[in-house]
Amino acid sequence: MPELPEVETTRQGLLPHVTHQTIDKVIVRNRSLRYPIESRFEAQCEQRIIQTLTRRSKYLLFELDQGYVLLHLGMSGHLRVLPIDTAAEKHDHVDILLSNKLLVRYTDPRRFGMINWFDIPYHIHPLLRKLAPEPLTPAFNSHYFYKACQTKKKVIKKVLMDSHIVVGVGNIYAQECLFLEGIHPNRKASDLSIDESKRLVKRIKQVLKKAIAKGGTTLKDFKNVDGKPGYFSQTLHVYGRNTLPCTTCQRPLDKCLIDNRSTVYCAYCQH
DNA sequence: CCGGACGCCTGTCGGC
DNA sequence: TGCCGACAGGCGTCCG
Repeated sequence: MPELPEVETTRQGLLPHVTHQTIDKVIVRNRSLRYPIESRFEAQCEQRIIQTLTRRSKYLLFELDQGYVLLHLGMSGHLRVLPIDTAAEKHDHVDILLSNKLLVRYTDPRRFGMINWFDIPYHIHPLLRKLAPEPLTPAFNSHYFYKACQTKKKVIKKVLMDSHIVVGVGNIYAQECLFLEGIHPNRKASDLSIDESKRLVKRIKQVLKKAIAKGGTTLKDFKNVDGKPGYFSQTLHVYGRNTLPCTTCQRPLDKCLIDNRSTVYCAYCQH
């Protein structure tokens, strides 16, 4: 379940291997992802030069000398850099063969992800244009966030996971940030004080930065590009810890469903 | 415009 | 042992 830190970890791991490489060949084994891989995809990529690799929210963008490859890892996707002759296995849907004799392999058992080539500017791309500001930039600040909370009727956890308000925060980091700020996930967002929203913004930035520094959170099959796990899982306070003791007060943690997603919290520490 | 429900997928796990 | 439902969850879409 890649959230922003996992996607950023992937980007950083991939960057030195792909920058300035020519795409010699693209092999697609399964076109049926969240959005079908277009039949022209291979031709659109082949012989192009990868100028750089950037990230917007949880999307990766391989910027080519013409257009860009837009990629989303969905729920179960990951990318690896491998020697060019590495045999493919089940769920290895796309290989991008590079001029340095490495390949970038996109694997995604549940196929919630997407990969396609575009040449329209990012800011008008339908999947990107409505996204909230990047959480690690000054555009995502307490002034912006407090105002967004004030005008919403949703509970705070839903606000944190709404990509029109905050990007990059999924179910793991939403739960962690709320726990660390002592805010109950079912609080109405509009009830948050200026001070609480200020602290929550700071906390989101801090948690995302720490998770990136640790190489992301390894859950189930998430791995970095070189196949190593992330280590943020060791830092989790609530995610997946239902009925275990709260790390602050030692009382058992509670679980509820918010938007059909399990949400673990401490009924004693979070208000 | 807003919020809530739903569907897309497959692998894993717990219960019977 | 084997089957089956629940769950994992990002996110676009649909509906009221």
